[in-house]
Amino acid sequence: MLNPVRVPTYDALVEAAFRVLNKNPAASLAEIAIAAGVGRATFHRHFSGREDLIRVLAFQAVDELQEVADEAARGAWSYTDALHKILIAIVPLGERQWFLTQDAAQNVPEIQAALQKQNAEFRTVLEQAQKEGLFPATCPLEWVMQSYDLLIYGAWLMVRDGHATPSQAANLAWKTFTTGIKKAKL
Amino acid sequence: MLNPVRVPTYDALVEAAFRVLNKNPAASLAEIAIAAGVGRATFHRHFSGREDLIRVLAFQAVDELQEVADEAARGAWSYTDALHKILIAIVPLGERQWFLTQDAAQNVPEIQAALQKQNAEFRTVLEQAQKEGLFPATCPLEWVMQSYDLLIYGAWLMVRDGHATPSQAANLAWKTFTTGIKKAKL
DNA sequence: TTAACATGAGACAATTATGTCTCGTTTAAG
DNA sequence: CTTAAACGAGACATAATTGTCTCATGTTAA
Repeated sequence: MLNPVRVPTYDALVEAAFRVLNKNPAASLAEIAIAAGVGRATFHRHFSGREDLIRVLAFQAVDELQEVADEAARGAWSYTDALHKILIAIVPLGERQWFLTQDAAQNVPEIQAALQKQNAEFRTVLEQAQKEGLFPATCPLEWVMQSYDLLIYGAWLMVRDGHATPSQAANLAWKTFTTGIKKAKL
Repeated sequence: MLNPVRVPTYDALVEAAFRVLNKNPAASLAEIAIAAGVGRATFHRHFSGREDLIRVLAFQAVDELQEVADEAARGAWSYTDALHKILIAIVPLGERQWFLTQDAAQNVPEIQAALQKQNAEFRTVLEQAQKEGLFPATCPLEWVMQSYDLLIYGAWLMVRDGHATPSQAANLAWKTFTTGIKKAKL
């Protein structure tokens, strides 16, 4: 990518790319440029091509998520509370988190490594939360991670579709995650 | 599409398409053909092109899901039990269910209509289950549907990645859905 | 064995996506 | 006002995907 000096256009492209690629991962670069309200040539003034774009999106997603999660976990008084605060903080970034689970992002080698690292960290947090009684030791960690991530994505969809505010959606997701749908309410 | 007389090749193409497009929605038709172990020309002997393929996949997904869900609900003694039995039955078809939520399938007009119909049916079942106490009246139906669908997809991923058997994964998903991760175990 | 049929491989053209360039216009800083 | 940088529009060339066709091969049923 080029130097992102011209913020507005560059950011518009990045935002449009997240949005369009989330809706349709097969979207053409022209569609992304149009969605950003810029010309096709301008796209190539910022990104050398699809691969470059994907890399930028992936790195930005990793950074944003890491920062937000770190900040959220800072004030937590337990591992379970950290998971709660992280969930609340990440719901608005559900698009980013989802993008990283897609094939396009997974094929960026450095991203694979970064995700594996974040994954390992998250796993240790989960292990501590398990000792705190958040879930039984017989529940596979993979399932805990899977359902945690998917419920965050679901909460983000609720917000996107106007069915809930970010805080309402996060609350529904956390309640469902911890105590099931029976205790979930707005 | 042509008449699916020659079952093996046709089915191999359909299965490969579900699998490949689930992993990478931007996959080329050539990739799908290769994944099915057939030549590119043979693909075009069964499907006129991408659009045709998507239509066939979508219709098949709708039919399979409808049949499996109907059959599962038949022996249910309550609406809540129906949701439980449907979940168990659909987890192995998670790929199909997921495909229908993607942009490609959503752009098929007849599929939109069929999904809206299934959606309305499902909504009435949920309303009855709510009266049975499965979840509070203040919990948005959209969230119940969203989390139900996503947990099914998550369960399917657990099976796909070898982290659980279909019945284990379905059990984890149902427990998480109803009573939260705290009660989820293998 | 023979005939009908599906297939694989490869050639080919058409279509679509992508990458580059130019030029005239707009914008913002000096 | 002047100038430099970013931009939009559009032309253009290249690359990738897609759709069609032919022919040789293998399979199956009569």
